[in-house]
Parts: sequence; C-alpha cells; structure tokens
Amino acid sequence: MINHWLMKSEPTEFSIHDLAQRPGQREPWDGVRNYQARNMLRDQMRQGDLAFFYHSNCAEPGIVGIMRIVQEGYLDPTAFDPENTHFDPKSHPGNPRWYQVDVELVRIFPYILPLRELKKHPELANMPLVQRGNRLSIMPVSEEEWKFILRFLHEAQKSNRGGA
DNA sequence: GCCAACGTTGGC
DNA sequence: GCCAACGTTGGC
Repeated sequence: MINHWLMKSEPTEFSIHDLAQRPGQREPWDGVRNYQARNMLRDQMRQGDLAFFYHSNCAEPGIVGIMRIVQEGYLDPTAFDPENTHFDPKSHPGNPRWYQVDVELVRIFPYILPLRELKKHPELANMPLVQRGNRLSIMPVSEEEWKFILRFLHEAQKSNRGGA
C-alpha cells in the first residue's frame, strides 16, 4: 500500500512546468527547512508514493498535478552550500539537518484545482492545507481525501467537456 | 524553561 | 503590499 502526500512549491521558484522540463521529468525536492516536513521526507516517504504538486504563494494557489516519489530521503546538499539560498550553516555533513527526496512527474492537471475550491468540501476539512494559518509545506493526504480529490477532478472534467 | 522578538509563510 | 499565524532564536 502506498501513501499519499501534498507538497508545496512557489511556482516562481519551482513550478510543475519546470518539473516537466527536467531530464526524465525528475528533480530533487530540496530546500525544505521545517522539522515536521523534514521528518516526513526522511522517515516516511517511500519509493512509489504519490504526491499532489501544490502551487503556493501565487495568484491562484492550488493543486496542479501529481508526482511520484522515486528516491527516498537523503541528504539535502543545498544546506551545505554557502552560495545556495537554502544554505544552513548549522547543518553539517557529519550531523546533517535537512533531507530531500527525488520526485518524478506523473501528470499535470488540465487546470488548477484551486484552494478556494478545496475549502468548499467538508470531505477535505481535515486537511492541514485548508486549516487557518497552516504553513506545513509537506503533508500527508489520507486515502479518502486523495480519492475524493481525484473523483472531483474527474467529474469537473466531464461536465466541462459536456458544457463546452 | 519561559517568553518576547524576530523572520517566514502564504492567503488575500 | 498587508498582515495573521506560526516557528525559531536567544536572553534571562
């Protein structure tokens, strides 16, 4: 049984379209500097797990597609690089603080599933994403939530085709 | 261990 | 750009 996740990125920094352009459509998910998120990267994500790609801090925040975890947690090298914006002088190779996983694009949704929409559904009320003040950049998504979102997307696509 | 100050996140 | 919410830091 695989687990499901949601991973945030600011599209101005790294968008799902950037991921689509990478060789093999793969990329290390680096720069996470929050302990709760770190623990999930390091301890809980497994190869084959699926994750929603979420665009945050932008004109239309929302879920924009799906990716797969292709490499389990390993050291985030950007923490050791003084030139990097995610440099953390307190993280040392001998005593590393930050971890990353590698992700691979599975698909880009035909349109954004906006946060605005996600907030309307009581089925998703337990997601940290829709709760006030939540800043977690990586979070688990329950089986039920995952299925609900995919079903909603599918229904919306169908009615879109019919309506157009 | 407390807690005020500060920096960051991220929706709006 | 604003600002509420939150996590981290550091003095004590």
